[in-house]
Amino acid sequence: MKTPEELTELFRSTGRKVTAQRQCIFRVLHGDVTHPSAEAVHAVASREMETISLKTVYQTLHDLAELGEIVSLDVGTGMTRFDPNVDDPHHHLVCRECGRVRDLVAVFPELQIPKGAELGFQVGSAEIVFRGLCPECQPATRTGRVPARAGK
Amino acid sequence: MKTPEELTELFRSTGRKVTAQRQCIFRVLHGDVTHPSAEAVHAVASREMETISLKTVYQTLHDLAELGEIVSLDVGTGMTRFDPNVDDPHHHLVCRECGRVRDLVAVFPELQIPKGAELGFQVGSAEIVFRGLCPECQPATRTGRVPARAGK
DNA sequence: GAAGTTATCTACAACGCTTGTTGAAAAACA
DNA sequence: TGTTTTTCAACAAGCGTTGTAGATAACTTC
Ligand SMILES: [Mn+2]
Ligand SMILES: [Mn+2]
Ligand SMILES: [Zn+2]
Ligand SMILES: [Zn+2]
Repeated sequence: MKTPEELTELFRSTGRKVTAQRQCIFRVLHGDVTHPSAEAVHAVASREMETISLKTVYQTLHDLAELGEIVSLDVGTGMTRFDPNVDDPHHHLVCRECGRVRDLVAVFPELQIPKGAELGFQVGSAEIVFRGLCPECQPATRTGRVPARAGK
Repeated sequence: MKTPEELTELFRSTGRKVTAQRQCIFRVLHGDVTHPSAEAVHAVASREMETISLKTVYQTLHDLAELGEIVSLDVGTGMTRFDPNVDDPHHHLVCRECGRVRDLVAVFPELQIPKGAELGFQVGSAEIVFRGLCPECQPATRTGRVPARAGK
């Protein structure tokens, strides 16, 4: 996604108003690699603006998604996750234990569907979700660390 | 998944009671290839037993999942989908328009993660979701059919 | 078979995440 | 600055799903 300054420009040029709340959300998302949920974005933004509402966060996330600056993901963790990385094509690693999501920047060009197996579907895209255990959730024997459940 | 008769046996042998409602759900699921939601199962079961409750359907689906006879899927259609096909490893085609889910019975053995790209994740499984348009939702020029939004 | 024990059933309410609605406040335009 | 238009925050409601309760039915022991 673009920088907070560029997003300010983009919002204005697409007829959207620029508010302190929105700019705060731009800053929170910029450089975030954790694929935060709306609540996670709200939690961080609240540290800067105590009164910002969750609804405003959802609204702005949807605007950004509409503009193609972020993408919303459903990886089965119960909440929609938002991904500011829209430039490199990539897939995702999801922790079964704590729900952490990380990018897997690898292309699998050989993902060809065998002829006839599409059953008439017109296939447009393929998403791969790798499930497993993140470093923090692996048994201590392997990392020496203690697993910690991530709060929301 | 097993036949309704075998499931009856399995339920009894694992200390679960067998009721008419559960056997009705066994029959509904047997041979179903649509990856129904709990509500869809309930709708079909209700045709046979008008009073069966949605809660009972959820309960039985969870029992079957616990026994490994079905698997629950989250493919981003808003509802958990249940898959009685647990024997062939396969992936899924999901219609962006109506939410239909179909099996794609193809193995992709070359799904190797580049060294170092796992970022310390201990990867256990990979699911591929192919998104596109099912035959019923494609423009008429391609199939001659009229797209229809599927009810839930 | 009948009684007693245990699990299940239905109806209802509540949950977590997300979205609709409202009047008040703020941004854009001139 | 004044006018118009959009957004904000608070509240409530929507959705799919799960918890709770007493009534009911299935399994066990006689
Ligand atoms: Mn990503
Ligand atoms: Mn399937
Ligand atoms: Zn983890
Ligand atoms: Zn379709």
